Amino acid sequence: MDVKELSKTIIEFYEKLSTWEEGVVKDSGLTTAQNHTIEIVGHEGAIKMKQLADKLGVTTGTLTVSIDRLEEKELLRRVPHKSDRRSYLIELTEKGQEVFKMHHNHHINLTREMMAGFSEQEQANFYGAVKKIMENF
Amino acid sequence: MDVKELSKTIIEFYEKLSTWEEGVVKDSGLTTAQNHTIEIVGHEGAIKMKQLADKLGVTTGTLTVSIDRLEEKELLRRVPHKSDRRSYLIELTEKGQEVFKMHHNHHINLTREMMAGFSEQEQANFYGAVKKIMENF
DNA sequence: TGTTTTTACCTTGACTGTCAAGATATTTGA
DNA sequence: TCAAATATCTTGACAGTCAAGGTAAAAACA
Repeated sequence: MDVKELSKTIIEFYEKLSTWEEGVVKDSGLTTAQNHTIEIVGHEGAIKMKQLADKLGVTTGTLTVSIDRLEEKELLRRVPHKSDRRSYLIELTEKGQEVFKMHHNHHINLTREMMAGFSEQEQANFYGAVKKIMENF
Repeated sequence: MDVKELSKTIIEFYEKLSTWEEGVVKDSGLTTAQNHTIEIVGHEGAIKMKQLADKLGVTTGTLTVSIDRLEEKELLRRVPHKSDRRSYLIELTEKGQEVFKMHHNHHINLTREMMAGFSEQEQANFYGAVKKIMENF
């Protein structure tokens, strides 16, 4: 297998996913940064600011502003931490959960679309390959 | 194959690539937007502003500012279009080519890393699967 | 040909995302 | 107790982005 050709194809795949994601997010009236935040809180459940900032790869200063805006949009809320009065737990509101579920469904549909024409075995092979790749880097 | 599990894995793969890319780009002193611009000009060769803006998915207003900055960094230049005096061709400078090649090599190395432990057949299967997926969406 | 429409690019104003640096409040550890 | 560490917030400075409006040139057309 020609590594250049493979590299090119992986990049194209990445770009295509990226474009798809941007389109879906924009339609929902969010920015990609805001969507990413909702995705993480949706998957992780209630999470501290600091931990969330680390997962997003931004500083806490950046996150403060970002959470302010998402709170204004009523997609998530700050809940005072029970045992640490410096800290908050961030959690999704009802509305936030809706947005999260909606986005999740979009992804499920995309995956189904992608797998059109793949046999069970081919799907399993692809899944296994991606898993293995992720262990490699 | 469970579509939810597969979807989750594809998203993780995407996120991992995204994080990798951000890291590599940041190390080179560019923003992701600037890098993306260089990638496209590198692959396409001399290209008009309008076409470049379309490929990047931004407005020409955004691109004007962006190209201004990349020209200041001496990574690319505006060359007046021969037959259309409203237009410019954007092309990489020597320095821009270097950056482009460097980034390209990073990707080649990443791909090699990813494929560690894959047989020729497995690599070809993975390549074929990704190609097929891209036709599906 | 002369005029209108379209096209390509630039400018500006407003907003988001981002970081670095510094402030405040609280917790931890010596 | 009190200094050090931690969690969050604030602010100032930029980059990226779009929309809207401006200029110049090309294209269409009457």
